[in-house]
Amino acid sequence: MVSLKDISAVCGVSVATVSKALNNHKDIGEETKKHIKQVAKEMGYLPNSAAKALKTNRTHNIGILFTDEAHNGLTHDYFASVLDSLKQTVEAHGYDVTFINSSRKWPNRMSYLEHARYRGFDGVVIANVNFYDDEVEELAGSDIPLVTIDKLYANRIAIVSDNVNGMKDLFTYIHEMGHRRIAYIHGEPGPVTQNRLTSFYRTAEEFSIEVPDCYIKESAYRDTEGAGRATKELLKLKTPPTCIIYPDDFSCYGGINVINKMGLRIPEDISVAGYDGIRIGRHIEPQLTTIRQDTDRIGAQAGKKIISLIEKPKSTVIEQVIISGELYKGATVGKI
Amino acid sequence: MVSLKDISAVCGVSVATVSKALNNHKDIGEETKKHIKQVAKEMGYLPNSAAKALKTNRTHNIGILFTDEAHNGLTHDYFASVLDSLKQTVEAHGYDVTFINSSRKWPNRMSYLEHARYRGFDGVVIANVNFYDDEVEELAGSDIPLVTIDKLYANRIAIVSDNVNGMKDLFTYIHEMGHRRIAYIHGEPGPVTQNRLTSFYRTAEEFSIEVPDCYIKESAYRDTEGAGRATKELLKLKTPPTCIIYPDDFSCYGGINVINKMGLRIPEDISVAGYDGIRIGRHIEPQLTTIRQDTDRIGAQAGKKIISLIEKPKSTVIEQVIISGELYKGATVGKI
DNA sequence: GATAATTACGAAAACGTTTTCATAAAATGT
DNA sequence: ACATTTTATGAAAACGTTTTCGTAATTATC
Repeated sequence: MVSLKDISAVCGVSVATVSKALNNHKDIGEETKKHIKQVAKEMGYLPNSAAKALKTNRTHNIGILFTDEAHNGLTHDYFASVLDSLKQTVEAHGYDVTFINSSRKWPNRMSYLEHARYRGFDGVVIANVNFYDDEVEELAGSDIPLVTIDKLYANRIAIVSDNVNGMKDLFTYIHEMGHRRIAYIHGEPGPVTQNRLTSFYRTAEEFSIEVPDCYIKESAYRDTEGAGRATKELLKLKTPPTCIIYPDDFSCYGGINVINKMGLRIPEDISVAGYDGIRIGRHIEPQLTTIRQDTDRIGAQAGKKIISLIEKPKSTVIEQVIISGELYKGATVGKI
Repeated sequence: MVSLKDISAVCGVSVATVSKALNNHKDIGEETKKHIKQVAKEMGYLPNSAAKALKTNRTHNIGILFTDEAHNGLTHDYFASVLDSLKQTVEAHGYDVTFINSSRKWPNRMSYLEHARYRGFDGVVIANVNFYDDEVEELAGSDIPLVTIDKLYANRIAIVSDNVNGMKDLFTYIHEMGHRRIAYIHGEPGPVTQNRLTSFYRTAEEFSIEVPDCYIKESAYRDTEGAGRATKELLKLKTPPTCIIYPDDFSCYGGINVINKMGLRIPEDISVAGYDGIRIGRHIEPQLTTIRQDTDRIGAQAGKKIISLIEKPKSTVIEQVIISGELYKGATVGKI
């Protein structure tokens, strides 16, 4: 590996001069600068990120925490898309993305925070984690520049999908289609579920629709089995709902299966709606009625914010950025 | 940040001793060792990865190249699963995973190889790239420890899904179900397509089945539209096939849509089969008949191999590891 | 009890940068 | 012609480690 020293030898100048020339400092003569750059290129010089980091305390590396206890992290459509977009955004600014090791197996493993410090990440983005994990809290409570997705922490920037208006729009549309008996199978507790559920009730109230308790069920996100069971229970009620909202598109398919097996037709006999807007949903008939979360913007905003936080901490406003989703009408909610 | 120096000050020993103690060198007294470790823990000491890397030329960081020109990288079920498994494997051994920046936007961007050197990755894993990219070739031709997935390079370890036997098993099953007019819509050219296509023809020959040229179509992977068009063309033939094999599960749904729209039933009127074994395929009725690629093992093997290559380069055998898939019978291929 | 072997530790150099400060040379002003 | 400012460069320290080699003290050997 060719280093500054090698270049300095060839050019007959000091390493200091080479360093400054390559970094475009103004106190190096144009001539020398050009020459040094030329030689550096010819010799195939590459900076050493470790040395750079050691000296400057900046790594140009962003840690991302993406736990997948249920082996769900990367294969989770929503988060994979967000990560993809985040990655593109920060990479366009010269930052790299490194996963914060979430392995529980490594013997001398560090906590998330320790790991982030060890690697010297300039900033950290948290997504799709068990927010009630002590280590996550520790990380969120540290002094590392940090952006979270879909979860708020005190004095931290959060990019959140607008679950409140999303659910409201969905409900409103369903209502417009004439439905009055609307059930909601919600996901496990957490900030996302909380917002959707609250919005669900509030919107129902606005339309003066009463929602019997038995219309509200819980089934884990992306659990098709659970969604199927809940669907069965709902349909067995004396007055079953005419439309069921699911925790997400994936589990919606669990419901659809059960419905099909019972010999009911969608949307003639029963309507269903998902949440997320996963890609496949628009490619299978009938197209899913759902709220398409804007993963592109969520990821891009998270990227912009973390970089801003790193590069101009003073002028970066700590806020909660709400990204609205979009109703996709599909064909699984029918007119009544 | 507390450093070795701080600890040495507190313990009244030299930094050399502290370093050795923490790294368990045998030439430090048990007493001292214990004491130093104790103090280090109390002071919240964390090693500085940059300094370590600078000195040792080892980063414990693995670069992964995962281009997604079509915005397809992370949201690609197959590769996302492989990456997930890879990540888990290497993390369990104390390695981190960093994406090799694939942004074309960054002004002074480096080539993949340059980037890998700049970051000092101990090893690199390549997946899902445009293999004909010059930069990929450059990387593959370098001296960096490297493992590729689903693509062979000279003198490089490759983990490849067994597309030959996969296609053979799939074809055989379809044949067993009584089909004799079998069409294949294959993906864009590349090693994977090549293997499947060859295997398709060879297996057909074994069963003495002639495949008219018009039964072979091309449509990009994961392109539902294209698959739909190809399906339409196939079904318009004077003697249409009784079964269609698709590039992958995703595009299979594109075909299914068209078939449904034409008023045909699956599998009574026409059979279809995918490839990959994406999760949703088992959760939507009718369940997809497909070859489930063993992403868990592919990722794990890639992880094991790259670590082995890094840690014991001499004794690591350079080979092509073939991971067999599994026929998932589903319900989209019917008996004839 | 002298010599040899072992054990425990430290001094210092090195890894490849960046940055501060000093200084020599050139340009400018009078 | 001299003083002053500007411009271009370099020496050296520092970042936090690891590692080699030296050495003093202890233990073993005969």
